[in-house]
Amino acid sequence: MGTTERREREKEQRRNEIINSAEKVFFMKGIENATMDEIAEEAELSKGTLYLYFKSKEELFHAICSRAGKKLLGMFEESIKYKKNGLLKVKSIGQAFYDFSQGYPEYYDVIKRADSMKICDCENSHEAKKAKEQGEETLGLLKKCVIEGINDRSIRSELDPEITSIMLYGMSKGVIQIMNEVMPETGMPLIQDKKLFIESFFEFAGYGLNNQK
Amino acid sequence: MGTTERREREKEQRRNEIINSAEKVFFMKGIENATMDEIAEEAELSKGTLYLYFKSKEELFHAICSRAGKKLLGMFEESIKYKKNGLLKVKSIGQAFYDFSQGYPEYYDVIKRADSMKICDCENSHEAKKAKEQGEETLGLLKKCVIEGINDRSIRSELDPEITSIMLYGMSKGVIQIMNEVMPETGMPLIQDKKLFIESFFEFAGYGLNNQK
DNA sequence: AACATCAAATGACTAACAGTCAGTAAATAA
DNA sequence: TTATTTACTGACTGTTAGTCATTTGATGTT
Repeated sequence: MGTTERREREKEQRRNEIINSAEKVFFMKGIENATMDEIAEEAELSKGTLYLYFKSKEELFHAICSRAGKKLLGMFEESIKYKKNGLLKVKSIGQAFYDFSQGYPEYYDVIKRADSMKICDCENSHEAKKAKEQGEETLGLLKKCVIEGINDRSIRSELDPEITSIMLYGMSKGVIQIMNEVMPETGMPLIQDKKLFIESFFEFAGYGLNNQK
Repeated sequence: MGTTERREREKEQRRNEIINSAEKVFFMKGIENATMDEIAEEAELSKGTLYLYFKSKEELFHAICSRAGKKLLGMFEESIKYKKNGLLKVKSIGQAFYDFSQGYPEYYDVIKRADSMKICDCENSHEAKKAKEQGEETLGLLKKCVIEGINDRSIRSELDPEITSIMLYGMSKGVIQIMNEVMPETGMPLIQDKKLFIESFFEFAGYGLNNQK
């Protein structure tokens, strides 16, 4: 009798519906200003039910982070397909990160915020741990490409793949973040031509990575 | 009769004492968990008085950001003294940023968090605007050094100083941030040897900046 | 069909906290 | 001494995260 299995499926579905509603409210009102009551209303459930599926508002936030991270990882994986060598793969990951920040600004924002949070709510939050691990996996993909690049001689062999991949990831995050900042008073973006800016960054990073000359 | 002037001075001092107390509580309990009641108690004032000096908890936070930014700018300015050319100055700013993150981790944390906040609470918060403007000034100093480096031929002349300085600042922030992250589960830092890591970064960035060879 | 069992959902309730404001105290001026 | 201005107070309000005793409804049993 597949009752239990069906129950399990339905539960998973409810969970996802709740995350959907949370996304709507979080992105509409901003993370701070969103309330659990609103999310409950959006999900057409009582607040109590929300807490049957998620331990806290923060856990719900981390579930969204996890989705965002999954999307990002997927875009990275997609981007490196059919690329001829490690260096090109590394560059295409950078490009994918930029595309992610522009194509899914809310998801990008969620990841940015999670990154700046104090170290490890992982203790008590299953979702936070999941999101962190996703970050590790993403970093692992980048590292794999750096290693590939060293092996196929497109990337300088003196570089340590571990250090280099973490450095590249950090640099990309920082560059994309500052690119999206706006100036006080005017509210104008710090960078007008984002494409030029990100290309300049790729070129700059190329000097550090590239093997030829 | 200098009563008004003295009053002004005393007011400024109270303000600073409140920020001192807020720092203590914020850093002790974490920014989210700190309460205005605790800060009031620490400052030996009533909560109502706090609100005579600061419009909100957030404004108090931004006042701390402003202090942190001031400290950072000071360290940047100090670090470039007696450096022989633009490239060395740029590098020493990077080093100062690293030193700041290690020497004043709470201030570093405050800046990191402020950076990840949604664009512009500047509208209504005087302190937020002040902190943002400080960021601009800091970036301006870096730009000045890049220009100096281009003029004294220590930095490649093809680089655009505006783009390059923003890029360097973003890269540094990102690299220092990821350097301080910890892994899920174990809680181990992602980077064991921070000095090696930051040196690798300087070397890497050097390839993009350096004029010779 | 009637009843028993169990999981899922509810919403009124509590606690905690940001922010307010009518009232008090203290300093200065008259 | 009295009047006026300024600084401060703390009880109060409104909001929101999180809880839990109770209800609803589905599934299985006789």
